[in-house]
Amino acid sequence: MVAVVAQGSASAEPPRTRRGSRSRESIRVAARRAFRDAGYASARVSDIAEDAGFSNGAFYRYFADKEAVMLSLVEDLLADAIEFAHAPWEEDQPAESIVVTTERYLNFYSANSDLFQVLVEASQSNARVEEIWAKARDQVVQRVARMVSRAKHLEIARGDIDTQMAAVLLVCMTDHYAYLRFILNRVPARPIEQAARDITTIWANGAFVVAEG
Amino acid sequence: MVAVVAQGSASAEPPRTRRGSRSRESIRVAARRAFRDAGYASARVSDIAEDAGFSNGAFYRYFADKEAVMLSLVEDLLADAIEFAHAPWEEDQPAESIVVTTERYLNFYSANSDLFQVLVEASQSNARVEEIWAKARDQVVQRVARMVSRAKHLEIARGDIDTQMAAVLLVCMTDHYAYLRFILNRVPARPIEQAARDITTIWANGAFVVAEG
Amino acid sequence: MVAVVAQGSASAEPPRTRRGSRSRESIRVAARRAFRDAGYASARVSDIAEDAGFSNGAFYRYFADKEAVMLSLVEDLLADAIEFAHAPWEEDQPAESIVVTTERYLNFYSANSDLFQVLVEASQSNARVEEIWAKARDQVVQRVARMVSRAKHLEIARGDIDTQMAAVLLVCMTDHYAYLRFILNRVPARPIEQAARDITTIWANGAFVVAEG
Amino acid sequence: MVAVVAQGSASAEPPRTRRGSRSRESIRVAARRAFRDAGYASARVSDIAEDAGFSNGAFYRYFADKEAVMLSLVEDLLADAIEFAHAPWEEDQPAESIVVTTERYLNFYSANSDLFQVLVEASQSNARVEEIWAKARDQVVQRVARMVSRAKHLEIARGDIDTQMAAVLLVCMTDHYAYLRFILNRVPARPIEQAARDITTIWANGAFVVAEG
DNA sequence: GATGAATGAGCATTCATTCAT
DNA sequence: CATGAATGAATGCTCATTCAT
Repeated sequence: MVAVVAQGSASAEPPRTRRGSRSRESIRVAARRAFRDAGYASARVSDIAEDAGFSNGAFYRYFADKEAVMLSLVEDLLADAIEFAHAPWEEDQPAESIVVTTERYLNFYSANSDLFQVLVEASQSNARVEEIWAKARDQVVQRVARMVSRAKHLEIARGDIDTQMAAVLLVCMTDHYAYLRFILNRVPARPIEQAARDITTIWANGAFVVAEG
Repeated sequence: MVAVVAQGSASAEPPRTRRGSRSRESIRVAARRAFRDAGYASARVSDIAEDAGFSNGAFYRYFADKEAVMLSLVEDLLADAIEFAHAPWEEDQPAESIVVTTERYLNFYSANSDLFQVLVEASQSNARVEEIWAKARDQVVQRVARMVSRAKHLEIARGDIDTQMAAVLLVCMTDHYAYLRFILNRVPARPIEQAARDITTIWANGAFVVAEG
Repeated sequence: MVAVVAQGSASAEPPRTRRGSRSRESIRVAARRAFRDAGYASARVSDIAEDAGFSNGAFYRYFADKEAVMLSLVEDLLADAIEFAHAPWEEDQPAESIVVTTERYLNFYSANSDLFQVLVEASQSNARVEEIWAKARDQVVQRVARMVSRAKHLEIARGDIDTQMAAVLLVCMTDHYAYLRFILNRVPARPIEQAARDITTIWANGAFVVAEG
Repeated sequence: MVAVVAQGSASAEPPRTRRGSRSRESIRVAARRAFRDAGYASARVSDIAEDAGFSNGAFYRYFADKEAVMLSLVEDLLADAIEFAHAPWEEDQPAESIVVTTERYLNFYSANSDLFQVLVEASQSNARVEEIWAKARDQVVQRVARMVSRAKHLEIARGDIDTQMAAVLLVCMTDHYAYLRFILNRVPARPIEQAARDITTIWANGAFVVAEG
């Protein structure tokens, strides 16, 4: 006796055939487009299905519901973001490492701003999204924090600053800048390379001249 | 002949009597509560009306729809935020001025985090909200930019940094930190006074020790 | 013990003062305007009150509801129509009498087409209106029928035609022509005097040449 | 890849399957019934759906709204009316042709008086309905006018009468008679065949004896 | 008399989801 | 696998009418 799964039920079993995989992928693509065009909240399952070339009901063979596609997209996005932005960090030149990572991240954000917008929007109403986003953020924060910690030992970083806080603030600055820039288009469009450098400079050295003495 | 105005509908006329003003205010209060509890998108007009102790229809005497109350709340929030955080800036001690303003802002944000959450959520789907938020942000950015500009002349600020960008980044850092802290509770809860100082220090002096020359 | 009437209740007692009469009249005028602009069904009591320069509630001092004003207007309209169109009928020149009456009626219809439109619209949903309209129509039909009857005795009218039917058809023709012309504007605008003559000619003598014999 | 169309909403797509066609039709039938029983304005979409044996939402798969079903019914009604009443016209016996057409029209009106009532009611508030009705009317008027014109050439019709006006008046008389008779029941119920003959006689030959000499 | 605040019933419409074919 | 028909819950909004002041 084989276990029988209810037809089209909320189980959304993974597709078994190659054709099935292609179908699932085309739904993901269509969903991304629909979210971009209408926003996550307003996009309708029927829009997605239609755009993917399927009937209404077919959607449910591949995803339990709209949330499921969104999660699938957003999870990949965050995983890719972390992988893409990752760069080996030079112990003795932490600032330079940050420039590189930041630039990569901004590029990635720019290229995927539609999904980042979904991420931001969905995180408002969807605790699961907020959580995986928090996890991803934390991963980055911890990485930066470790770097700062090492820099402190090397006496490259100031000793009077809270490590966690410093890391958090770098992430805040970068993430919110990316949001204002690539999603809202509310800040001047500096060259990304330059923006990355600015962020790093501000964070690492500050906007002000150091009082000598 | 006294000019008389038609009944409710989408007009949302101002109340004529003191009783009306009180009613309008209690609807605002109820809306704020409802948005906090259910989120802006999910809150129902009927919840608001009921919570305010009114029938469904009474709501529409004072606000055209849910969006209208929300806008009313959010506009006040931003106006208050700017007013509240405002502090005279000392020409020669710009950093100290920023600490004060930042601390005030964080305190204000903390006290009104429920409304800030509404602001963030609504700005995702409501262009009007996004816009007034952008305007408010810009006001602050410009204020910071002017200060940086002066500091450059006094040679307190580094000359090799873009004024606008520096200002934007301070705002990004502060705003996103406040969001992570008071709305998402995703960062450690430092004392607000300390957090303000951290933000200012990072932004003004950087996380790293200046290589001496 | 004096009978006490509930305040502003559905009784709509007649106004006692001159000022009251003026107020009532201005509401009637405003109602007519509102019905013309929005149609009877869509016109709102608040529109009427506002237009008349009163508050919402004041309306109910003068009329029980929207239907009551409408009935008041429509009753007057029909009474006026009959009175206005009335003309002494010459025994021996019935056709000429009809021309005169028809012309008067068309002129009256033209001058009051807004109210006739209300009459038509309201009669669809309001049995009372339909009924008083029917009564008015019947009055006219009977008058015409009496004339036809006399004409038959004088052998001016054909004997092979049903008196009632002939009368009804004259009224049908006139009324519907007026409707198409003054309300719908769907027929060419002949001079009213000419139109009255046409109607009478067709009805009295027919469109065709009589086969002689 | 099969083209797939999105779900319902205000699109009212045609049914794809036979089952769908049947459903659509039963909704039309139910709508007609509902309009008859409650009037167009008062009939509720939910009444229609329920009467058709469907859930509320099913209605919207086939019609955008109440107006759409109504239009669908009314358009068919007018098309059918014109087709049904059409009869070949004998050049030399125009009156006889009119009798036949009129009788057919009255029979059709009688059999569909419920829909004609909807037509009349809806035309009061719905410009689209008024327009298609006007078009249908005009078609008939033009047909009659052509006939009158020919009759004038044959000197069967009087030369001193306006062709358009004569045609319009025949239509006015017939249409309004049908309305008073089959919808309002306000005129005596002559046999339809007789009524058609009366209308034609009055219109063609007049109610009066022709003054000889 | 007059005001305007408050009531509350009433209905259309959307859309995620299921299921018969 | 795929279709598309059907479900049905959920809620915003209007406006005639009442009534406290």
